[in-house]
Amino acid sequence: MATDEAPKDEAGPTRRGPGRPRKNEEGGSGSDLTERQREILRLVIQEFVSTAAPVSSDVIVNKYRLPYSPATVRNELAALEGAGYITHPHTSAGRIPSDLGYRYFVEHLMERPGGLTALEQHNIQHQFYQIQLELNEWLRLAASVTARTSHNAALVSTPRTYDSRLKYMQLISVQERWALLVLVSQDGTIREQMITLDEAKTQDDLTTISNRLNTLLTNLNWKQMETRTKDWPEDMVRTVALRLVETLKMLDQNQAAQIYRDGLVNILSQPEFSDIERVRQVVSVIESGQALTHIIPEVLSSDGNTVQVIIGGDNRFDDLRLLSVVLARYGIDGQVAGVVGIVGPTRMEYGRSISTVQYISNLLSGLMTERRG
Amino acid sequence: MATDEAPKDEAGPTRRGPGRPRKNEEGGSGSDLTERQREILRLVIQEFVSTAAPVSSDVIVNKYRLPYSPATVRNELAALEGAGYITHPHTSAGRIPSDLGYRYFVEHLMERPGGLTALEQHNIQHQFYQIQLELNEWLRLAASVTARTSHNAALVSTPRTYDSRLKYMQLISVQERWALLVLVSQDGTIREQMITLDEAKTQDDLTTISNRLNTLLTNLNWKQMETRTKDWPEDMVRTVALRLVETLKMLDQNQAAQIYRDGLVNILSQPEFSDIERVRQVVSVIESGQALTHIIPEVLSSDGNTVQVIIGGDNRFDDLRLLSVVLARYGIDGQVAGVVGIVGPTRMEYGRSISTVQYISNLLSGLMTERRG
DNA sequence: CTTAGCACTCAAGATGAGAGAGTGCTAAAT
DNA sequence: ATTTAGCACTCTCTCATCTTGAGTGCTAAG
Repeated sequence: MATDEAPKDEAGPTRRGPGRPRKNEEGGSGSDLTERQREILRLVIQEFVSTAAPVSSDVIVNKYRLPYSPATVRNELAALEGAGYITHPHTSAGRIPSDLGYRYFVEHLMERPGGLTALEQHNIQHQFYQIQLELNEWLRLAASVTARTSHNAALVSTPRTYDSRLKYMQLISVQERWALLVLVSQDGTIREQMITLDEAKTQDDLTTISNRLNTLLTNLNWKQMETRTKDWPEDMVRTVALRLVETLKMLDQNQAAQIYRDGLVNILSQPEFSDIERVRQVVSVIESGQALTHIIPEVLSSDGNTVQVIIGGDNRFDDLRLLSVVLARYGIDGQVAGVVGIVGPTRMEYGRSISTVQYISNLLSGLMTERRG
Repeated sequence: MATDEAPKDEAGPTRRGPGRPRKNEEGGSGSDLTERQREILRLVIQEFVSTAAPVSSDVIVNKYRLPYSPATVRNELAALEGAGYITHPHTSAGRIPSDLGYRYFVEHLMERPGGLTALEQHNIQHQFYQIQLELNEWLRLAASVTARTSHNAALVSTPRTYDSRLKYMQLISVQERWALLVLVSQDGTIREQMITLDEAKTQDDLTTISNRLNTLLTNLNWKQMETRTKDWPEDMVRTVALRLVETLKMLDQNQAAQIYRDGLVNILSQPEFSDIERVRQVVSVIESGQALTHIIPEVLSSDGNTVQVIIGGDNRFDDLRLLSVVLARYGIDGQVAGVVGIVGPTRMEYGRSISTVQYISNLLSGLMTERRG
């Protein structure tokens, strides 16, 4: 699905809002822009995204062979600036898009988001079917592929589940008083826990306990398990059951979620990060980012499958002022959900980023569905 | 063990080589330096490490109240430069240590490596006993603690084993034709593998197979398993056994080894990385480092428990020219082994780095021994 | 062997001129 | 009423020049 090579000749064709008036300027974020202004804004962004240099009226006119003179374009640029969509580093510089401008672009101006070519899609799929059917390997690969495809940094979170149920558990004797609890949930997630025992147990003892628990608790989620075990006697069986409850709960709440990251280097080679101070900030956001751990649960609990785009932190995340984040959910509705994301400078190819996270998240969802059957 | 507060007043007391002649200069790496030269070299390094600025003769004399005049020191500096231990960014600058100088320092001049204070040790231990008894959590924590303690980037590799033996395995039905193979080795490592089945099997079928394999193969390593299963009939049982062999082999060869990293930000705040080009290089070395994956197996297969210090790549790793790596092995002799490392600029507090990796690796080794009993 | 004295070198910062890019405005053209 | 040519104006960037100060290296005296 989704071919490439968006037609660049026609104006901004897709998602154009309905009847738009001809008011010329002011109005803040009111989005009433002339058709021509929209076109020019699109070009400014397109040009700036690819060159990283402020865009002048001349460049727009000449490079894109517009039927207006630079002067006309200048007037329009002034209008766009008045409306807050672009800015001016200084008097004699060209224009650069503001966060608001990018937002408008993403919401109204983006041509059909530049999808991945068939070849790219094929190569990516190939890689996924290359490796063993292991969730974590998939996620790691997803991060790496996303980074490479988008030329930005990528992140993939391990999924949370919504209703984990016990499929199988086993206690394994490690030492006289320590046992390893291995838990497999219905969706194939494995968790291990070390348990200290009050009294020494042999492997046979442990197997007996495991068997009993498997018979009693299979296919229950943590809540059911909790009520079921409430009035069990205070013995080893119950202790283990409580650990099971605990662990399933953790899975459902996305505790212990890991984040796979990759491609940090990609965004450091962007020209906006020629300033060390920024680099440091970016690295720290990505390495140990508070912001990201706030955003991910938000995306997970949002509804709809739309890709979310957070531009320059959207005034909510100070650490992200210089960055944009494009996120998609993957998983199986109502059962498991994780996040695939791209982090890069606000000057980013939003179209491509969006199609990339879309493609990868769909791929992951597909793989997971397939695997669970 | 290992207290702190190395006495800084006395000259370089520890590890002093035996009778050393009074030859004054030349001789390349021949290590015959005057006592005074050694002292001065030590001061140059100490000063440079803490200030990051080229060290002048004046500073040395005044700051450390040496009983010589700056001119004398200048002569000695010239000698040290001739011998290759220090250099000159340009004529009118002070001296900076060369990689050779650092090497000499680490090998002969370092005062008792500045150990961690009792408080630090206590805090670190506390953190480890805080968390669940999970190997991977320990390793992640080790990376984070090492980074924070050393103020550099840290890495911790998941351990390879030398003689993994099967403790317990179980097949779990996921779909009609897919099963999850969970393998627990004697040291408590867990691996999961998805297996596709030629024909549909119920969970009961799978359990029967598992039980048989457990009886037949428990406590075998992969080689034994291979010979044992050689002439089994070509059935499902054998297929699974082969996967077991494969997996144990992987464990022994440190395939699928992960590396936990942390603290990248720390080294970016060092003044030597005010140049973007360097930052990029460093980030790419640490994020996807070829060099590191070469070094780690080397350290693992080296003998002795000494901490290894690689300074500026030691002419073997080009990518590491600007960096030094301090590595220690952890694990249990002849059974499991992983690596704890610190990566930072060549201008690094080697003493502290060495004690840190030593301490952390001992701690990990202890935890592992304890856990396995 | 040590050290005072001094010339010499070089980086780093300040200053200023010149060029070029690009705007914003005004007034004419359509 | 919109478009556009023309032009003054602003600001950054680059380059060259100058100055300053740090720190050396050498020489000759202690």
